Amino acid sequence: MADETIDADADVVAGDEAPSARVPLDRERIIKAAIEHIDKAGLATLTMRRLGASLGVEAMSLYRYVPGREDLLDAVVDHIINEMYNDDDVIDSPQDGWQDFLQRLAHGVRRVALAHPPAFPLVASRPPEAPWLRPPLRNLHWVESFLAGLVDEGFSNDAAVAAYRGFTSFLLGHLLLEVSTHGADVGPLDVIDDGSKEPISLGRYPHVSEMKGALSEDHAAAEFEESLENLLDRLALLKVEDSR
Amino acid sequence: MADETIDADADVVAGDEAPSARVPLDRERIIKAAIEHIDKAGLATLTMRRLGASLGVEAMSLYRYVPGREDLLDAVVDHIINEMYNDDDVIDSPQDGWQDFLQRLAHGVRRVALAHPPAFPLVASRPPEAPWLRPPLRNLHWVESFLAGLVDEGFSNDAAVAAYRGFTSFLLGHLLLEVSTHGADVGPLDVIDDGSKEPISLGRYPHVSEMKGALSEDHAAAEFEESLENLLDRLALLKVEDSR
DNA sequence: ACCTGAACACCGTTCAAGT
DNA sequence: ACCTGAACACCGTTCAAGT
Repeated sequence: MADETIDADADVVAGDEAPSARVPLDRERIIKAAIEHIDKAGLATLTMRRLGASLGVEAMSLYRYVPGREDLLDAVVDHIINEMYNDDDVIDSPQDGWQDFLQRLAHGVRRVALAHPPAFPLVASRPPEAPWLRPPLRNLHWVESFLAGLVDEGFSNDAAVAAYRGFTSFLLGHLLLEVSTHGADVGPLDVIDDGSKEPISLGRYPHVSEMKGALSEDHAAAEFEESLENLLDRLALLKVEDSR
Repeated sequence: MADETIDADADVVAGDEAPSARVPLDRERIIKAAIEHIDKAGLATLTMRRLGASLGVEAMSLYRYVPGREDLLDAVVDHIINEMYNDDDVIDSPQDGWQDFLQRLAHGVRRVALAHPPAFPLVASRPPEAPWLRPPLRNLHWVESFLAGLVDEGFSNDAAVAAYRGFTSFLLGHLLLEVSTHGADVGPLDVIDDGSKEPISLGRYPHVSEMKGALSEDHAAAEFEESLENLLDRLALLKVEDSR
């Protein structure tokens, strides 16, 4: 019954992969390969031809599974956001109050962003398909969870909507800046830094020059916590104000 | 003495432009044409060849004035931010306190963003050249003004730096979302909406469905004001805390 | 001094054809 | 059923050549 008999065709090449019929390729594998490429080499170098090559296939084959490059990028965004489904710290509805619920969601999005610094700007800036899909929470499942969770916890509809707006713009601002500091975008090409871009002269900018050190320090994590706390305080106000 | 004598060469074409030697092209004109194109037709359709054509010239001519497409986009970002120099409501140093100063600066950036919805994502997401040039305030002049202004008004260096961080991430989150709602990016191509993208079914998302109306309302201006007020309050705290 | 023609090494995408 | 070769209409960029 074992179908794993020794290959009859005696190709002696060591490490020879499957006989010749490769695993047939599928949408998921393509999207994953695209994300991997973006994270490693940047969006600018992601071409259909290179992506095909990385999967052992000609570019044309990809079109069986993906309508085109732009749609592939949309799929990438979707896939990245959906990684939160596998994050056990992110929950679907409040268990210890709405503040804990939103804390978990915010940190979940942050973890996803930090897992893919060069890909996150895509999540942040592809034009949203609808006004209720604000970046970076571009997924109906999570928007529904968000609104349902808050309403469950006593927010009026209007307060929940206002909270959603505040929450997304907080996340977008913080995470895009954090990720771009971590060297996102990887620029036009894998540029080897030959030092040709001489460090900008700060002569005429004494304050920048003096605070250069402080400005270069990375306090992203602490700032995120602090701003998130502040946001939650604001949302708490919003909740009681609206039900007044 | 009048050099404006009637053309000797009797080209009779009505509205004939200059004899044949056009205004010789320059960097500024190229950058302006690029911004115009992006605002009208989106970044995706901006090619060196089309840009050349819009200036009555072959693509190759552009390379006399601009090192390449990527550098052109950097120049576009710079030019857009510099439009604030011509905004009389934006001032270089505080006159009625730091809060008024920052209010003016924030509104100045917002006006620039709203003047170029499809170009603003560029300002927001091109990778910064240095940690002290955080989007969307990507210009040493304004960063220097910001820091100098706050220090002048009694902020410690550290408080000024923290304020700068908060200010930029506030602007980035709000403006990117506001602008993307205004239909930024214009997508891959001037897509004629043939309605082929059927409106996403909201069946499984009852809360989204119910709040769809509220979620589609545009309160960007009011939210901006409110969040800005809140930010300024936070910065005021930061100021006294740090000097304690 | 300023612009261009021709060329190079790429792109995304289509489609008839191969296995 | 799945993949590819060849082709089309583009790209960005270089460089020798034109005026």
